[in-house]
Amino acid sequence: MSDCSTCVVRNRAICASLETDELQLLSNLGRKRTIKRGETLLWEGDPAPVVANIIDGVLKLSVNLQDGREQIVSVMYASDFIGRPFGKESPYRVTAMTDAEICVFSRSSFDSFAKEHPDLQNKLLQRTLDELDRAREWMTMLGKKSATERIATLLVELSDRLTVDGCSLTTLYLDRFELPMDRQQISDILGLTIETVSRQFTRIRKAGIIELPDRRTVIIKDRSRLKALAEIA
Amino acid sequence: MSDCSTCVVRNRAICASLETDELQLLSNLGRKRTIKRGETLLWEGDPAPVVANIIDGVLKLSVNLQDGREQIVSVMYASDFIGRPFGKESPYRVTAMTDAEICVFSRSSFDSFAKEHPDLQNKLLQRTLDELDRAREWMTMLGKKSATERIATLLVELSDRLTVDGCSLTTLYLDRFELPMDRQQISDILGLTIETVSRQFTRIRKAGIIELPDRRTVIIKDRSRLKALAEIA
DNA sequence: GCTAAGCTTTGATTTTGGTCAAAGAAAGTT
DNA sequence: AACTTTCTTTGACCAAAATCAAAGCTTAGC
Repeated sequence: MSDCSTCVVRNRAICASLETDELQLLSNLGRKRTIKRGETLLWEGDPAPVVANIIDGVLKLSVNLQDGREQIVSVMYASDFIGRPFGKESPYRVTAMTDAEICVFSRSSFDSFAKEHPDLQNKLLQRTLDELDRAREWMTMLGKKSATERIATLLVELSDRLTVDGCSLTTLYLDRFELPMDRQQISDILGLTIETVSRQFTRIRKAGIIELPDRRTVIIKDRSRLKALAEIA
Repeated sequence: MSDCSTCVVRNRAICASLETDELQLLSNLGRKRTIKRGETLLWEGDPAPVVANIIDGVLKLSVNLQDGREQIVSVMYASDFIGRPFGKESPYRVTAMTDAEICVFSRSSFDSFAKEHPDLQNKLLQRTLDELDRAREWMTMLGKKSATERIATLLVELSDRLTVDGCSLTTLYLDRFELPMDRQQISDILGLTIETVSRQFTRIRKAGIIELPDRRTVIIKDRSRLKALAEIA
């Protein structure tokens, strides 16, 4: 259905582990779909009927608490893999933060395909290990960093991971980019309140480290100082 | 070298995915060793020469900052798997919190064994996914919970995961157990200071929810209230 | 048993970030 | 364009946890 040969993330997604003919088989199982900003792909507690590759856009994984608050536990970008293969339901809600394009597989067909392709499974394992490293880095941020340090850390990460149309393979850092999330979502990522986020943005802006031409746009004026702010102590 | 047939974690560790004859092969690659409380098995940035199963005891994974502070990003118990198969160096320091017994494999020999045993790799993937879920639960704690909630959460987790001699397969909750870590380490797990940890212990004790006969022993007097405290809002 | 060293607890004070409230700015609607 | 709604910023005040400081307990060594 989908045509993997023209896929912009073909060489970065887990599909990169497959040979052309295997890719053809997987391709028959998947289908492209678009998903609008704010739309939820998977609900926590769902039997998690699908897994997916992100082709373009930004999605969040969140834990949603009784009282309506949420903690965002991961932000996923182009070429990232979404969902919980083998087993349980999804413990998180998966929601698009921007309009996005994804390549979806039913869990069952993906699982059986993966079982027969150890290379794919190996790739999946390595990705999961990388994701675990990222989660633990984030834990360190939440456990030890101040509000300013958290904002700076997020901006550095975004300028690294937000690629132009999901096309960049190089380690290009963007000095100007659109925030894929609003202030509330930033606070839910960083474990802060929206007011604190706003105040810290103002602080870093007044210090001449960034510019904020409008609510969604960030221009990094002094990357080294921003990176220094993001570091601990 | 090691004799897997008598191993107390044989049915819970990743080895559970192997048939008897395969286990024999793996067994030839591994060797048991003991490790003293405080001893470090792997340093961050190491080429990570080993992976291991925990047979008995408790180990921590930590990120250590320039100024000597540390964030503990995971606490590992009997039957857990330690190390980073396939690829990079260990991003964390791995240190024993109690005297421990582990079953060690050289990374290279484990990697090639795993490559030829998809079942083992599948088990490894599922464990890593579980570990990721745990890390994200911890993130939610660090991002959203108050000091009291964090302490209560840790105590509930410990009473669940600290099994007697690594032997219990049942979902037994311990009402009396030894803390495998000191107050400083608790604060490094929970993202608090040692003083705050101490004050919260006192608070929960005075509320009659726990008893602390000595610095290392915890007796849970009212589990349901402790669990309620651990829940968010 | 006495002393020293290292944890742990408690107290006083300060700081950071949260809460409450209101004003300002964009974006969407009629 | 005027109006509503939503998002963001700013200000005043408050609370939770951090910091600074000192006193109590354990444990270990002599």
